[in-house]
Amino acid sequence: MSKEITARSEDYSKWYNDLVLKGGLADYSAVKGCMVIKPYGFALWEAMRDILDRKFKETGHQNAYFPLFIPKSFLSKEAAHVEGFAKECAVVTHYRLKNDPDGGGVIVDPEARLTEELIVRPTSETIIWNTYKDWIQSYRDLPLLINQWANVVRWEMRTRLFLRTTEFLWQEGHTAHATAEEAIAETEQMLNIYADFAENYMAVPVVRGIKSPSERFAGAVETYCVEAMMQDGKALQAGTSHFLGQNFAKAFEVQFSNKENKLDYVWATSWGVSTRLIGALIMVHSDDQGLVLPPRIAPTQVVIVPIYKGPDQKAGLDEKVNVIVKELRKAGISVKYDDSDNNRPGWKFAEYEMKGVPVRIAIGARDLENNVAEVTRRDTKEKMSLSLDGLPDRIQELLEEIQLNLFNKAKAYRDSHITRVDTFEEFEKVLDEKGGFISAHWDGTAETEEQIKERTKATIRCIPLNNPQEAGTCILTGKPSKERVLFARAY
RNA sequence: CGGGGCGUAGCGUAGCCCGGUAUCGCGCCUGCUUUGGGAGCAGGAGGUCGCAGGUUCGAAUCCUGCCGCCCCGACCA
Repeated sequence: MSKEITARSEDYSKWYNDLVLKGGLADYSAVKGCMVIKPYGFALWEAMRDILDRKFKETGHQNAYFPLFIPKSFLSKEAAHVEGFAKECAVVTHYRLKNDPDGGGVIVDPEARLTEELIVRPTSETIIWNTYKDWIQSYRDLPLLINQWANVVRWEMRTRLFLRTTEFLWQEGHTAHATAEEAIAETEQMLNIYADFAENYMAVPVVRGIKSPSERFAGAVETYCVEAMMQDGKALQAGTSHFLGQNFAKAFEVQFSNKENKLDYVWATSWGVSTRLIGALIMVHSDDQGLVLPPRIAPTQVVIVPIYKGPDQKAGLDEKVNVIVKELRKAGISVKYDDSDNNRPGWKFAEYEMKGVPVRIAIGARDLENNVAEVTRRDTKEKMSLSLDGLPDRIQELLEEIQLNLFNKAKAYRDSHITRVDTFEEFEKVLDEKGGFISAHWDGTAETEEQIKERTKATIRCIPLNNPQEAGTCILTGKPSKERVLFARAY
């Protein structure tokens, strides 16, 4: 009623905004381009964070925290890096306010100007490498494997809830290694963690690949990425892992003595995923009724809605449901028993559908008599009457089925939206009529890439890892090409 | 920064052209009845009509200026 969602077919981006706002994930804030992440949305982020954090620690990384502010001079030490970020940095110039002598509130105290301005971090390579200089002297100090969970600010021209906000939350890993081989192995390891997380937890299939030089991270030698496909046929970068070579080590003079007692610059990586993943999650699985969340990261996996007339029936239900709740929790399932009397069952059904809770159990007096419950899965909306005996086991299986089904469905969609084309006419046609990834030959030059982007708004999303080598000709220039790359319009 | 749209109660809106102190729905509060797909009835509370000027006896409405936000694009994770 008051929470109707725009259909995807009608207006995809309106649908997306409706889900974020009406699903209770986030709100617009008083600050342009910045959002308030509401408890339900933050719970999703926490679930993602917990899983990733565990994986980082399992692979030897430690968490640390570096300052929000970066001296302006640090940014300019790595040429490509400053080039990439300068246009979108927030700058702190003063450190004090004072009462406006003319009356109206407070003003910036002109006498409190900083001698060197501070940049609000758009990413932390510079402040971290400036610190690493003091931490690394010897090969014995390596590898240095650090991650930080933080907020960063990028002053983008146009923002979208979760997908691109001025301030966003992310994690950024920054590692230092004695050899290039080891750093590259680290870069690939982290990419694989991202891919594993996307596919096995978020149920979002991804293509692993490397970026073309023009899409590379500012300051990187090689950028690896995982690319996902949304339901509207647009691609979304779901995570990046960069091999930074010795660029930052040289810029910040981070040298170490190797086993041969020779000074060398260290080899670096950085890798990150952000709250943008929540946007991906929404756009991959959800439908016109609301969010659809994969069980492995759903804040609430099971909701139980009691149906009763009068306090006597309620008491009888409570007794039985409390046992079920306990059993489900023992099985590691997060469950909410919504016995609030504020809303009626129909309202609750609609609400939890909107919020994407994977499994709903409705149970009333009639069910108790028959020793069953009505179980409904969010992904297919299939309803089934299940015996209360052995219910927790069955629910557990069901959650796994849902997880798998979501992934398979997303993968089938994604796979059916990878189209091989060999001419530019075909390329444009597929892009406009079907969308998705387009696998096509490219002559390898930035100029061609740029021209294709200008003419079609499609960019090279990645050159897939283990890409089959295949002789062909560039769709735009007809020059020879040795492999196909994936193009798409992207978020 | 270009293009479009919008600012009226917590949310969504009508009224504006043609000036007379604000409509309806949701939500909220109280009570009763309800509870298997977004409940019903009765009563009630809640508004600087984005801001500032101007015109007028009188402005949500007309005029001028400003501000803010959203959407689409260019830029980007």
